[in-house]
Amino acid sequence: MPISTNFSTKTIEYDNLLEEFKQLLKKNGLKFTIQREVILNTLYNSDEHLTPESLHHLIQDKAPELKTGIATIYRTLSLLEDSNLVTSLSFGAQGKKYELGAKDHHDHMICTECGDITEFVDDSIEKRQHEIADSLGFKMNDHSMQIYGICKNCQ
Amino acid sequence: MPISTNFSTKTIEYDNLLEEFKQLLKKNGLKFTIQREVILNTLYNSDEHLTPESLHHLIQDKAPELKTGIATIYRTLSLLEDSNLVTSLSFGAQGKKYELGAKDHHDHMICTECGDITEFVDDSIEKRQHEIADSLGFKMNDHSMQIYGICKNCQ
DNA sequence: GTCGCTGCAAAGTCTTTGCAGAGAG
DNA sequence: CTCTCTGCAAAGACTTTGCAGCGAC
Repeated sequence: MPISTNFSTKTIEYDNLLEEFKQLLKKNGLKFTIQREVILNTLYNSDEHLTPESLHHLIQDKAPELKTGIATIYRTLSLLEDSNLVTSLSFGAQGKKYELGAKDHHDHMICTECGDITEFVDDSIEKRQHEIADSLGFKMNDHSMQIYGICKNCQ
Repeated sequence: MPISTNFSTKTIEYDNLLEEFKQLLKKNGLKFTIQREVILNTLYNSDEHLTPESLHHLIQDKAPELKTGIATIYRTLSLLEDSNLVTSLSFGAQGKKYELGAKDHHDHMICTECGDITEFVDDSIEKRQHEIADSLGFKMNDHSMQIYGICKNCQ
């Protein structure tokens, strides 16, 4: 049986995401800037899990005239993470990788050779996690699961 | 990072662990030093997941005469991790936490309020993970799973 | 004795912060 | 206009590395 296709496959439209971001900024008395929009947009258009540095590079290529500083990337990622618009992953190596949290929930299969990350979802595991949290008296908010191995290409 | 081969609850004796460590050192032409033994021992006797810094503190209390440097802690943890004797966890915050890998395999339930970590194992999830890796063409070596929530005490 | 280990301090990474000018509302 | 943002550079936090003496074998 193939990996579960899971719940409904609702892909969030960029416009909705952007609107949500703007609302969030307004609600907190923060300002909507071009840099912030570019960062959100770049995250949205990337299938990769990005490090702050790789995001920075992408943005420098995409909008060199902005000369977006790495500090702004970090500040915006923190902001987005606090707002649950993006999620960070931290693996063995140093540094975190970020991805849009608005995407459908999924877990990660990581190749320890090439560092490639494949996403997947499995309903039975999702369900079981809730049962486990309940039985330990935890109020579960989130989870993350990574499987490490060697991908097809690297074997 | 190999995954545990069994689910039986055999707690490894310190003597065996130490022996294994010595063998490993010998096999690689490395030397068995007091610092290395203290580090292994401290990890063994701790129920906590330790950061390099907290390990260092514990060791300074336990064996102040050694004046073990933080660099040695780092070097030894890397050595132990490469040898699969300890496992590292890296969560959202910066820095890694280490635990003896020789303990039975388990996953982690993390309280986002107090930072407390509870361990658990669930066979059905373990089994499912292997199936998923197979179906994605991955040669699975290890995995880690964390459930985030609010623990009983903090609710 | 030899060669790896150790502590120390210096050097690296990656991330955060202070500041003065720029810009959103 | 006001007050937040931004880029830059400096400062921090956490790790790693170079080195000379020490110690396991």
